[in-house]
Amino acid sequence: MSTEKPSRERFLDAAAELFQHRGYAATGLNEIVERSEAPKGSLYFHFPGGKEQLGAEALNLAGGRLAVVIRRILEAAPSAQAGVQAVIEAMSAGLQATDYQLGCPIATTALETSTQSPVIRAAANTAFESWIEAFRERFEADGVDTLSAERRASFVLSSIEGALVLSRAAGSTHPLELVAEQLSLL
Amino acid sequence: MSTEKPSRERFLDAAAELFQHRGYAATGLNEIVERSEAPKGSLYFHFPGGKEQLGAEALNLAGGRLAVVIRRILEAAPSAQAGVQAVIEAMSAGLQATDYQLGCPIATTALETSTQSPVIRAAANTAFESWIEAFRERFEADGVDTLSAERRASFVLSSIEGALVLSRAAGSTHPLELVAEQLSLL
Amino acid sequence: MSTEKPSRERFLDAAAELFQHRGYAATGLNEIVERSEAPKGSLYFHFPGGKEQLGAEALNLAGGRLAVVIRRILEAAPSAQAGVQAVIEAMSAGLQATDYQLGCPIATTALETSTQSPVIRAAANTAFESWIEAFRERFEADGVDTLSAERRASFVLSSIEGALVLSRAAGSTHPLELVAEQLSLL
Amino acid sequence: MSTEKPSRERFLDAAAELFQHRGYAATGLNEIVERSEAPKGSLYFHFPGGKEQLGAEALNLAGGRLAVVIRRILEAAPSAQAGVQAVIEAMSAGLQATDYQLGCPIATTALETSTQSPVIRAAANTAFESWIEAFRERFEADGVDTLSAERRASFVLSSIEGALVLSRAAGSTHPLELVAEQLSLL
DNA sequence: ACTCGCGGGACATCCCGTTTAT
DNA sequence: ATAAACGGGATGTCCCGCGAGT
Repeated sequence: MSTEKPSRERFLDAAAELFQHRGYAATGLNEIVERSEAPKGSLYFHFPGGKEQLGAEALNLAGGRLAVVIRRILEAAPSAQAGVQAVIEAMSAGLQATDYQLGCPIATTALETSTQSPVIRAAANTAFESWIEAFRERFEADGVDTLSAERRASFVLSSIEGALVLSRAAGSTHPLELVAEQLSLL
Repeated sequence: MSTEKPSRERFLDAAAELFQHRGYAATGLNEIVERSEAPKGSLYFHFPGGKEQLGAEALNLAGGRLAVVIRRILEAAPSAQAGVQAVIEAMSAGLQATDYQLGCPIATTALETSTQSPVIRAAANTAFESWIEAFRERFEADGVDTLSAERRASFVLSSIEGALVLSRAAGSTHPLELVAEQLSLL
Repeated sequence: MSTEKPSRERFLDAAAELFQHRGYAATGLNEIVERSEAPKGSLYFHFPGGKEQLGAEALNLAGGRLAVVIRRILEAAPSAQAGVQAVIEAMSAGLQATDYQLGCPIATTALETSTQSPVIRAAANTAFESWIEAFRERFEADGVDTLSAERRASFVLSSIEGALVLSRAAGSTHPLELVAEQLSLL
Repeated sequence: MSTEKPSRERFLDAAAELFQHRGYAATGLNEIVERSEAPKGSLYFHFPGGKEQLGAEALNLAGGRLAVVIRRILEAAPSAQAGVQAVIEAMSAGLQATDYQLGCPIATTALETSTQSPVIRAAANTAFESWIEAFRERFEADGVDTLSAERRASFVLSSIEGALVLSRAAGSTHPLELVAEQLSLL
């Protein structure tokens, strides 16, 4: 009939957003249903695996989205170095714009569930790997050999992820800026 | 007068352990009471602030404990460089020994609550700062000037924290090892 | 006009079985659909009356089947007395063969719904009456006058039904055996 | 403070009543809480075993109450025979007074749960045995030897239980009356 | 310092029945 | 006749926090 988004996507959108905001355990299915404005009865039709499936798919969604953003920024940059700086600046801007509420879209859920749900843990890992891959390809495009590129990419992501944790706790983008600065010295 | 640990500490020990394992929201007060083997009725006597106070104090406790460990490792090392490597190795060993269940004792709770509880967020920040301070002092002891030492310390902690996130998701210490490797190139 | 698809019967078979096992309220329509291996969408085509209609028809089905069995046993017996004993033995064997899970195919549903659904109550009553009728006819065939035969038949069924209740609760066929013994004294 | 019944008893009273009326599965815990007029939050304090524990204890309660009633009637009767007749008449009166809604206080729940909950099954069995015991003692008091008394008692209860099932389905006390009549012929 | 019980709301899950479109 | 999706309410369970009574 209409051009409205189908319920399944609405659920996932809402879930991804809320899991990023509040984390996995603290987000109620009711909240997700309300925010999605989709019919409650359809939740378990689309996600028979319940909250766990919703969590895993929400992580896939958020992971894919950020991968696209990272790729776009890296490709637009004149060098891998500059690209990394631009990515960090983008994350930093995102943090500030949301009052230090939104950092990594999946880290909270990943940490909460890594011990409890192999399914979600795997989804988180896939997302992290896709981001590393994006950095790796950009390093390679700059002439770095594959092995070094992979190592450097993982290191870059690690330091960014950690800085996001510290920045949220500090209520300041300072840790993120320091990471940008130190990474530029390599 | 007996040699038993007082209830208050038992609560905090149990809380620190469970918050690290399962996260803040997923941990019930009842679970904490059970594990603590302390009398249920006295929880709100010792912690009138409820779960939030318990969370903040548990983070203080865990933060202080890890600060001591980090300091000890750094002081025993021949150089700041070697000390950083030793700290990472210790974290890596801890991860493996617990089947990738226990990473940073406070990161999960910090991320979950940073948007919801200023009290806990502040406790988390204090812990992070104390660890940075430990690194900073070691760098200074090696002759690095105060400003550079502070920056480098923050960067080191960021990359370790991030690698712990990635390592738990990956079920592998590889990200942590890469951080150790890359940090040694500085 | 064509040969009816097996779907309808499959639903009824599954329903009869599950209602006997778990009872009416505890059995979900989804379970019935799953076990029937019939297309989910056609349940309400065949049974527009919903669960209630399904319950009533399942009772009719189960009631008719047991009536046939009882008749066959009674006819094969040399006397009404012997027939009653044989029927009880058959029920007893059924109980034991299923670990005291399957007693009367309709009693549970009958009790659960007698206050709530006149439709199902009527179906249950019809089934009980058909079994009484089977006993009555056998008594008459042995020369008992119609009125006495009816009374005796009802009494026989009552004591069997009650013994099935007690036997399931006891996890033993003892109550059933005692009924057989006492009935043989008449 | 007040002379009000404590919550625990209120829960059990409500549960016993509702399980008899509607059965186990069809009775919601919410209904029980509402009818009990006890605080909802205390339910799992008093019954940590949840619905199953509530079911088992409700059966114990109802079983004990009916045992007392049966004993009283049997003791007041001039003979065991007369006592049995009086018990049946009392049950019959109870059925009619409640529009054939209330038969045996535990049979429905017993049948529903015998396959699913050993705990409740055991409680039901205990109740049945206590009623048999009441009959047995009365038969013995009339001079019947222990073994015969036990057999007869079980038989009497079986036929009454079965007649209650049939009577509820029929919406008539006729089956019960026939049982009374036939039992008097022994 | 501790216990028992209150208080009511939220949790994830699954329910039965219906609608739309084939 | 069947499928996909809707619709919203009920399920049993457990939550966190607070009294009153030692």
